[in-house]
Amino acid sequence: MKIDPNSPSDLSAQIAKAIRDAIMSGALIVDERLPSEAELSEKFNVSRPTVREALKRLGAQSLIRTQRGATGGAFVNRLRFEDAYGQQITTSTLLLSMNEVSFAVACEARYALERACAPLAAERRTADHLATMRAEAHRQSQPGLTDEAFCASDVAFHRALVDAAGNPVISYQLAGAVEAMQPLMNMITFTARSRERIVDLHSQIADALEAHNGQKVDELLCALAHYTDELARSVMDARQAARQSD
Amino acid sequence: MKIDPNSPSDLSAQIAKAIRDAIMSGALIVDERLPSEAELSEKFNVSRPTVREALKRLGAQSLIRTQRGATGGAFVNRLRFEDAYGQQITTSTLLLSMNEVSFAVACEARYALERACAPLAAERRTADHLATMRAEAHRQSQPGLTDEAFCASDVAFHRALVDAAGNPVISYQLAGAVEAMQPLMNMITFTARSRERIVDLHSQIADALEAHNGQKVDELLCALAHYTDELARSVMDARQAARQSD
DNA sequence: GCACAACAAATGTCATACATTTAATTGTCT
DNA sequence: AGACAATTAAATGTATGACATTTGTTGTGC
Repeated sequence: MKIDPNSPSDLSAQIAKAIRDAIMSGALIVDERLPSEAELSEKFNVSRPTVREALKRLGAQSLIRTQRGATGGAFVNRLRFEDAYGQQITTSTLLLSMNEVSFAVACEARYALERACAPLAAERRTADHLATMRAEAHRQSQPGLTDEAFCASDVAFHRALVDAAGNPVISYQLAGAVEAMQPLMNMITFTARSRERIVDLHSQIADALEAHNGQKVDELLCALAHYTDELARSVMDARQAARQSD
Repeated sequence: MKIDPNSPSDLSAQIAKAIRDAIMSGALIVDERLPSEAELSEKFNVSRPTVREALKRLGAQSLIRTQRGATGGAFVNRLRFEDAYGQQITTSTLLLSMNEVSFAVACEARYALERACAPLAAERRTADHLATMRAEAHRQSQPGLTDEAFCASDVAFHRALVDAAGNPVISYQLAGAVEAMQPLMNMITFTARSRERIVDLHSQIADALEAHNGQKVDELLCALAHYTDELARSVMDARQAARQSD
């Protein structure tokens, strides 16, 4: 855990890297306390603000947590799946909005990944998952629902489907796909879509899951993907037409 | 972009959140320059070190970059897929090592996601992807190869398969699965595995991709998953036996 | 033995100063 | 006028020292 004293700039980044490497290599274990800021500043030969900047970097990645008070300090944080969800969603959202990802590419990725859950979800879905999905589908059929609420319910529905696969690693990996891309897709297609059609597909998906029919779930997800893609195309075409008539 | 002046603690976290929200809402656009640290400290009524801690947090998430000098400052960073890979891999690695994820769960997730690429990869694979995969398969058959080098080549092979799907969003999402889980699996199974068998499966996968046979690729990935799972089981059993004979 | 006050150790915050980097400006020479 | 060097200004990077706040511990009086 050393830093290069010659390179003048970015000391806090170097210190952060040194500690991060120590955590990832297992030299620092979960819940272990790091030396105090004063001790670290002495150890690395830098000032306390510099050490603090490094610690904040690590905190932003949820690698450490800090506690004030007598027995306080910085502790190696047990990274939980729930903690990682948020970062995953933030990152996915920004990647999509900043990299001119076409709707078709995002849609393809999102449904390809969700389809990977279909067989597992069909096998393992519990009554709870089914109840959640049916409740959301029912909510989506209420006439007074705002578009925002519909979107939120849509996300909750797909989240339940992913969770039904009963694999936390998959749930984590798909957090970005579901919670970042689904709102994006709702935002683009909400003017053209038929809620009725979507609710119908959702209900059928719940039926297929209840029947442990993974093949059918896969087909229905494909249909949903195809419908979404179709909607986006029609919206784009309409925009194109409007632009040309200006 | 305001912070709560009453809550005394965690000012830098609040400031980071305020700026992060501004970026995600689009109030700050890519490459836009934030106010200088001095201006921010005045705006938020905090000291410059506090502002700096907030900026380092954002920097750790690649949301901003900083430049020194006359026209320097903090700029909203265009988050690139390559930047996100690293974070994804770090997070996935730590999640697995800190959460007692069973081998079976990790293996299931990893292959479920990779199988999602199979049909797309079979459709779109280029000569380049095939060449990479064949080169890696050939390297894996060399007798003198260390286990580390075999593992790295294994990762490169699967990476090429994922990239062959031609969808950057999928490539990003699977970075964690391939580059964090594959080494983990190699580490556990390397004592028991038959390299020959793995190389054979890899070659067959390349063949199937060349023939645009997505179904076959899927089957081969299943076989690979099954073999990996089997290996892990036998290793675990051996350890169990060794423990009991102590 | 218990309540309560004092203490100590740690992080959180502030103020100020200086170092360094970098681009723009100015100035000078040809 | 134009090219090149020196100066300047603005920004981040770093250091120092102080104080505020939180929180567990310690000790004292009853």
